Amino acid sequence: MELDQRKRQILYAIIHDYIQTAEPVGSRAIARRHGLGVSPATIRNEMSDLEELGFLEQPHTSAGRIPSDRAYRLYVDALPKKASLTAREVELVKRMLASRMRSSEQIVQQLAKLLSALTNQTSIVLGPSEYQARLRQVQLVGLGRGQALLVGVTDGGFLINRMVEIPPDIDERSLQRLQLWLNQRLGGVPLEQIRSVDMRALQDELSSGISLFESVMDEFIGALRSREAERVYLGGATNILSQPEFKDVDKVRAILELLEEDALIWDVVMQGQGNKISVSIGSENQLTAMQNCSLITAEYHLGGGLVGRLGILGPTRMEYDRVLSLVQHICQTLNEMFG
Amino acid sequence: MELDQRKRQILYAIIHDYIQTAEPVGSRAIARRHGLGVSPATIRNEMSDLEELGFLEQPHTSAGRIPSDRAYRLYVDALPKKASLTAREVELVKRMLASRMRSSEQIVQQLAKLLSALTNQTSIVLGPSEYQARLRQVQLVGLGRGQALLVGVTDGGFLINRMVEIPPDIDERSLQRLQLWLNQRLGGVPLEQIRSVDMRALQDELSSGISLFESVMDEFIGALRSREAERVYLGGATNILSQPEFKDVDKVRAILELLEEDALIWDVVMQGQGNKISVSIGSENQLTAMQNCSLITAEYHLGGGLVGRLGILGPTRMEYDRVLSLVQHICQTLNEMFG
DNA sequence: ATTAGCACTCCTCTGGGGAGAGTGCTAACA
DNA sequence: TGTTAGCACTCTCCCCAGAGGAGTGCTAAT
Repeated sequence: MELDQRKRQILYAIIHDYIQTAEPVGSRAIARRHGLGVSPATIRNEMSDLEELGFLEQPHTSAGRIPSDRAYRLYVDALPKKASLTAREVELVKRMLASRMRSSEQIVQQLAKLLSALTNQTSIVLGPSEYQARLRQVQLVGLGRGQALLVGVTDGGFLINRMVEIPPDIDERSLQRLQLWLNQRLGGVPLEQIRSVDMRALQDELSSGISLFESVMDEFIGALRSREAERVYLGGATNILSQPEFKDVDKVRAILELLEEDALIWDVVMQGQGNKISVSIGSENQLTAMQNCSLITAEYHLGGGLVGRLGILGPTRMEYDRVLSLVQHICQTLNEMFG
Repeated sequence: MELDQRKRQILYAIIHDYIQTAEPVGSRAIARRHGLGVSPATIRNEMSDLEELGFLEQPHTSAGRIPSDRAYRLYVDALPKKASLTAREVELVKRMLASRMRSSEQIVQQLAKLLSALTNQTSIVLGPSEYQARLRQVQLVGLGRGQALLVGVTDGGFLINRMVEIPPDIDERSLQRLQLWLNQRLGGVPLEQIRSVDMRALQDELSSGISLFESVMDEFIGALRSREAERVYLGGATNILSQPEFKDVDKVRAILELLEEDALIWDVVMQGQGNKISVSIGSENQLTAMQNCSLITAEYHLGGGLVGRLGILGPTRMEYDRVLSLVQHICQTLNEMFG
């Protein structure tokens, strides 16, 4: 089912106007604002067709039309691939990302702020996962009362920390020996591989403290496996309140409650996969709370094997061209900085 | 200006009813629900007096009365000091705090959840400050490109991490020497004192790499001084949306935008000082966005010198007795667990 | 000092009517 | 055959008036 040139023009005009005004768009308005050289009556006929094709919807008989999710999908898929940003935006991205960062956590926080500030939407940044990173150094700090803090640093400068239980009567020297040994054996090993390291072989190497070793290793591997270290960072969650479609408190609540569920958010953002920017429009989203929203996600790289995903959440009526350009540009800039 | 017995009873009755219903309370309702043995007319007279004294307000002529901030203040100051909790609540606190925690960060997150779940309000937990904690171990990890990660662990198991700049041409051994030396010299020293450690004397001890030492130490002390590590954790921010006084999106936005300003929140919560629970009611708050809210804050201790503050933010119409009891009980429980 | 009674005020809810926006249809036109 | 002008129709939104209700303040009686 292809749309002819004019239908497409009209559809785009409606999408464009609706994105700006959040009001149903009438035939007169289209004829006036976008000089297509045809009368409102003609546009009405076309609109009627477009509605039948499922690209437009009518809130009620005597209102204008609003684009359907399907229309947005058509529009997004047809967007030009190359970014269209103002010089000011490019400048802003450059400046904010160039400011000296202290740790990858801060980069990620900054990223969330940048994204929400530039898009006026809610941004979601998933802390980078370290699976592709190499372990650089391990530190084991006894804290007394049978507890120790296990801290790993990846070559990207990312921290993994985890409280582990150890026998309460272990002495400082054994801990140090274990730490030294862990460093020798695991330093430089990609985290992903640590999981599959042959435990038995390692145990044999270590002459004493087998049980200690076991428990610590289990904990450590658990830390690598678990998502606990993988944080969800939000930026500008209140931006959503400015959108006219969320002037009803109940709708706001549904979304904000969702945003508090880190695990859910993680899953949703992770659904978009791979290197390409992923766009999920309205009813394409699984979660009912997000059926009025669109989610744009993309992969970002911080160098040293640190990979994460970031996303923009907003109403389906979103400035897709701007947001997509921005996301693409930011990811690219990050790549250049850390590549 | 003292209130006689009956005025006080009536005032408390109004506060009680208003907290429950969020509707202005009329004289009839008081006479019916709280058998004070007097007629609505008498209560009306007393209410009129109470209004003149500034304890009640009238939204409009023919509505009931609502308590003023001053009334809440009177009420809160007169609350019994000892906690009144249901067995279920005590049980819940116990269970949630008893579950094995992995790090102080997780404790704090859990704490925020617990507070918001039990109070149905928004909870704020400031990550514990380490000033009173002792430094246990320091780790310096070179990352190449002139950067290194400096990680400190306190005896309470809290992490301080900071990216520091180092000369790009420094070799691994010098770093290790510096790390070893930092550990010997600073291990066991309270963080607070590290700031005032005599730099000059230390520099003399270290035979080489003076400039390296200087820059690293500066950074490290900067990390201790700065608030960057001191995080604000929120729990149940959406609870505020359920309150009838926030059914207007604009009011919600004012509060939620405030809650996104970590630095502001930090300051506000920190204003309550010392060991006693602090209550700040309505107009007693400095920030205009909080003039319809009350903030209850208290100090908590995680042992090992880790001290932080936690708070509950809700409408002035808050169940002060329950919330205060809860906060008090939770702080006490934490003390017992980590003391 | 307390209370019953009553007039009065003010909010809120409801329904009707007019204005406005936009459509769909029909008939005329190029 | 596609396009357009005209027009009746529909539906929402807003305003307004009036009824209903809740609660007060005052007065006079107890």
